[in-house]
Amino acid sequence: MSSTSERLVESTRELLWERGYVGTSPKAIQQRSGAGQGSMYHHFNGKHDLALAAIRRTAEEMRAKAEEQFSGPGTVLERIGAYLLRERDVLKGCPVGRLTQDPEIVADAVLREPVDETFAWLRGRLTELLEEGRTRGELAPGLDPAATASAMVATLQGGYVLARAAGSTEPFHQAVTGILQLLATHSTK
Amino acid sequence: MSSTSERLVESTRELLWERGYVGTSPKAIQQRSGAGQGSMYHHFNGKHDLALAAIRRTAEEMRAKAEEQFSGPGTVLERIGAYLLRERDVLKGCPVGRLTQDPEIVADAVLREPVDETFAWLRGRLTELLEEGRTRGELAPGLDPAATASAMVATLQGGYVLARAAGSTEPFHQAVTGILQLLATHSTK
DNA sequence: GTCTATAGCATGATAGAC
DNA sequence: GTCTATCATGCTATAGAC
Repeated sequence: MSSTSERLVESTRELLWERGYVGTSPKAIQQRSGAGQGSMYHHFNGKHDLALAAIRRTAEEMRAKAEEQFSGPGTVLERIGAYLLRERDVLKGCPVGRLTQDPEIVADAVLREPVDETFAWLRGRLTELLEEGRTRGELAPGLDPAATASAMVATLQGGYVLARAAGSTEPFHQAVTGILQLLATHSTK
Repeated sequence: MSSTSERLVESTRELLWERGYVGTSPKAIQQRSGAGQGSMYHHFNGKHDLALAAIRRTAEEMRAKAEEQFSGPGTVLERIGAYLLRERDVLKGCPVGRLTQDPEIVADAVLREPVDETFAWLRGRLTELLEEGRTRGELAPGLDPAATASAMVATLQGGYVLARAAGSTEPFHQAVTGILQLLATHSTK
């Protein structure tokens, strides 16, 4: 199952992660995938079309990976901790969050849609988990689920920014540790 | 005081903010600044040189703006609140954090240095403030200053990401509210 | 499906006149 | 200091042969 079309999408996914939409050329995609010019334009209408397929797949994959931790075993706090502390390629950054810095993606409703949807889902899912924690008596009632959920997703995304600025994973881990410590304060266990 | 050199740097700052290093061409800089090709290459050695001047100025400006709130009046919590809630052009994102998504900036030690320095300073300065809060008895001793400081800077940076993904400032404000509420838990006042 | 050829324009920079 | 001319290369896509 390593069709040309498949290799084109995978190469585009890698390049979007590494260089963004503006920084990725059709030529680079062709070279990385081993597909020729004619081949690429046979399977896809162009850079935009290919990027859309790549972004949709990356977004879907990210949601699936997160749901693994969210629906795993343990208390709400343990599941959130498992998600935040999951192994990540920190210096590469988030393949979805990265796209929000691309002017041509943000300006294009079609390309932005899967990015928007992913973070909306992520914030919503974490809000649900925090509400579940409160209902179960694991978390203090004073906690604001929606605001806390957004702060956690933002901490992850910003942690990548700090790590890439420093050329080190250290600030990422500090940030994640920080938000988890603050959250732990609200644990009733 | 609107010399050609000055206008070139200012135009580069704007374009780096809007489109990043990879997405900014010398031609675009010339057009925005109103300077000709020869003029640009007379004042600067090229795109790299111009970008360095622009990034250094943006970084300096960002530190100065933050220090306004940090050294302002009020308790530590109030000053941190003033910083986090300061008016910002949320949908434009952070002009410094944005650069961490640029492959050619992260790969270039010279261009990355001012970005690195800015966030190192910001995290350090917030760590100091939180330590001061503990010393003064304004904040609970259980708080981890370094981790909390990193989480706060990350929340801001990630807040921009979420806002740009959503095309709305709402997630940014949720995230900032969330981290402030968590921090307020540790207030002893 | 894949190939090569070609197009029109942009990139990033240099050269040398004024 | 600023201008125009020029350069080799790259971008994104289309055309049409195989």
